[in-house]
Amino acid sequence: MPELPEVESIRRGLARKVRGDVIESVWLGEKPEPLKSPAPAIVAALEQARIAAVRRVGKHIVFDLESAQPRTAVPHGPRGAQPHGQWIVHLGMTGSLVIAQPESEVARHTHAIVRLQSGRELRFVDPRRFGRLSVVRERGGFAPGGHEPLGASVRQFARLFRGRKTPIKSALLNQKLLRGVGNIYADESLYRAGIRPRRRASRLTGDELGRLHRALQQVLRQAIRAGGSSVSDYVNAEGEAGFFQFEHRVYGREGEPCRKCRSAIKRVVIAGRSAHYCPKCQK
DNA sequence: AGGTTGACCTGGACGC
DNA sequence: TGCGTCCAGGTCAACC
Repeated sequence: MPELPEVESIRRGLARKVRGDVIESVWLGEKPEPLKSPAPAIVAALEQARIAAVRRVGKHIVFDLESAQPRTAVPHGPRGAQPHGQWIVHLGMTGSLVIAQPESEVARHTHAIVRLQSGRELRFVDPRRFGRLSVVRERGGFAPGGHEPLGASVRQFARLFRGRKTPIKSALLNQKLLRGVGNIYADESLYRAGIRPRRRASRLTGDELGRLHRALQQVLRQAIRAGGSSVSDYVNAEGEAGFFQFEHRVYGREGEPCRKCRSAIKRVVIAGRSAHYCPKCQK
């Protein structure tokens, strides 16, 4: 479900509510599918840990954990909080993280409940079960490949596509190149850059790559400001919908007129994913 | 090697 | 109302 702007919106809401809080206990559902790490490893990493920070890496939410034990518990350890690892959440297509009061009803498809010292609960709900939970305790922490699209310079961006024969649409979705771009923002950035999704990545001109870099960063920033796109049921950590879906120019608009030239927006399938574009404005 | 396809799940929208 | 079909914001393994 969520792409970079949606995950970022969720992260911001979560950070406000849970940063500094301590995890008292963890409940994990019976079905193991959402777990990428063994359940006991997740419980061990989370329980009694303080949430030092809530970050976003691509489409992942990363909770930086530190030991909540008083320092006397490790008398000879280094000064300051002990690192405790990271809790990584990927929301898949339909996952959500919600803050709830313990007495509130547990929603269907709730796969994990994290009880916090403040009395609140952090619940992971995911009907389609494509989301994943894991923990990382190694030094260096969670470090997937790929560039953050909002952090990449135009030169770094252009280099990613050099020699790639794949359609530019597929390259944008490749998380090993750029992390965080999904189907909506791939289509929307290609429209804004005037580039057809089936163009081979390696064949884009320097000018086109520059336009695409700019368009992608613009559309992601605008979407974050709008709280993301709520296409079906996406809501942020506060349960609020985003409103960037009203700014979509092509995604989900098959057959509707292009806002610039009134041509009918086309939908095609590229590498198994639907792609939307304006046949006149995109070359 | 690198790109493409199908499988993984559930639920909502639509047509008959 | 009810049933069948198709579609979905993501990622893998398996295939060419």
